[in-house]
Amino acid sequence: MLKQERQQKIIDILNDEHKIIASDLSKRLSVSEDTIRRDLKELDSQGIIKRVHSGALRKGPPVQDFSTRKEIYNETKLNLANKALNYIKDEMVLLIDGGTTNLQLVHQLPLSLKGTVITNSPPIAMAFSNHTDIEVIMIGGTLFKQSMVNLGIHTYETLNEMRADLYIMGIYNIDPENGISVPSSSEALIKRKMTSISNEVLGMVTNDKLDTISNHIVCPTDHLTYLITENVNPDIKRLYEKQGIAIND
Amino acid sequence: MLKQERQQKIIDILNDEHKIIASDLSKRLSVSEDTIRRDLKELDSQGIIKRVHSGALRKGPPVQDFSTRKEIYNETKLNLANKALNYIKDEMVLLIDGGTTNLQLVHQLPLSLKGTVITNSPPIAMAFSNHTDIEVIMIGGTLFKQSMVNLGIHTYETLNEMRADLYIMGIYNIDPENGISVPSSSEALIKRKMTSISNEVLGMVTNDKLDTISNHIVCPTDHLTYLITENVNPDIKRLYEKQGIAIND
DNA sequence: TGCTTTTCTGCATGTTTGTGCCCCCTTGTT
DNA sequence: AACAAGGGGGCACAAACATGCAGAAAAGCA
Repeated sequence: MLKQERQQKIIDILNDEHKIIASDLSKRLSVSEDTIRRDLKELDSQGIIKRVHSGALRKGPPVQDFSTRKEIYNETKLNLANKALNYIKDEMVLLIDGGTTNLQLVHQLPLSLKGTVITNSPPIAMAFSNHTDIEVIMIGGTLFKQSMVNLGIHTYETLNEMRADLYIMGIYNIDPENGISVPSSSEALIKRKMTSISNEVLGMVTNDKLDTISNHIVCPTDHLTYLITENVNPDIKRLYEKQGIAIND
Repeated sequence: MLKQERQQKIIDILNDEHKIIASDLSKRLSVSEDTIRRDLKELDSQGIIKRVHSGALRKGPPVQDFSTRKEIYNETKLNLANKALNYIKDEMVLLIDGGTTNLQLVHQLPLSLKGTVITNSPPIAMAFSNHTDIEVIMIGGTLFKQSMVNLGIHTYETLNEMRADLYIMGIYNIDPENGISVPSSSEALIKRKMTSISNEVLGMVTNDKLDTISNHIVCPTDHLTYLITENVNPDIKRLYEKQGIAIND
């Protein structure tokens, strides 16, 4: 694995998990702790992360702290969310999984929106507390604290009984050839299931993730109905269009 | 747990509770009192907190924060939570439903606690995000936004498959003659079910609720194994004791 | 393709940091 | 004044770290 690639991976992990421990990273990325330390040192000097003894912290507040939710604000994600709003109509049955991008989207939804939301993510569910005309159905399971979603056999089986109009998928990694991938197998399983019970699937990605892969493949990109992003490299855009995926609105 | 992370947590706790006792922090964060003292000393020298004998105080007014946190905090509830801690041991299967008192209790649980937690409340589930040795199982259902718990037939049926050692019940109303009651029938149903699948039941109530009734009866008071409260009117206490309920620790 | 230069990585070394424990002094309480 | 609880400082140990070095991998170049 290239150094640059590895460092991008570290940033991605840190975006999801708000803290990382050098020794853990060493195992996850299969390099020595020395290398990880050098990476962290470098990323810190670039001001991207905050280096601390035994690991590093993300700059900015943790995501799961709900009271600080305003601060997960991010210009790009906000733009994506606003584009996605066009596909969400009253009386839909929405299936929404976890991730900060999805959380951002939910916060942009009009309070007057009517419909049903199915989710396996406690933070997403709570974000609807003020939407009086939305019925929220939570899918239970074993809480996967890293990304704050419920997973496991129970989640899978409950999903079997459900159908949705639109699945709003939180995407970690996507690549035109290999498809959508995530770092954990149990998450991949649930996402795949969610895709299969939904009529349409909508994904949002920042352009820097448009050609990244992770360990576990969820599905090919052509399972997506909509892929929302911005400032796409034309080459990559062409690759996606070859698969019949309309990029952007 | 990283040092920086721990210190941030101390600051957060202090924002909620305006004063902290070193020995309490030691238990909650599962580190020695020496370490806590060093943390407090450090934070004080940075001017972030005010160190005092046996603990620390918040400097200045609380950070403005619209969240429900401040509403949660309450001296009495904190005391109740601390008493309840005595009944919670490692390796237990805990069943916890919603309510601010329960949330308060969860915040007091030592980070090193091991075991399993079953809950139908998203905020309770999320409150365990830092407890690395606790497996959280969320029970799904229809989100009842008023009290942020999942309810309904799906919740009921999932509970059928579960067993717990101790059920920590959030109590709205209790009365020695009429028993425990809540304002909604679906909540009553679920609470009753939870009682039936648990070996022991623990309730916490502030003394002003000790003789109040609501529309829907959950169960008689003698379904409780422990009832924790404080400053009880002796007359009322006698009424409870007549039913075989030990009041206070 | 083959060669050189540069960058990157893992290991070995000695150093620093973080934490718990202990002793003994200080503070607050009764 | 007596006594318990809290606190300072030193010690010890483990984990994390910086550094130098040598071999491997990548990049540049002919």
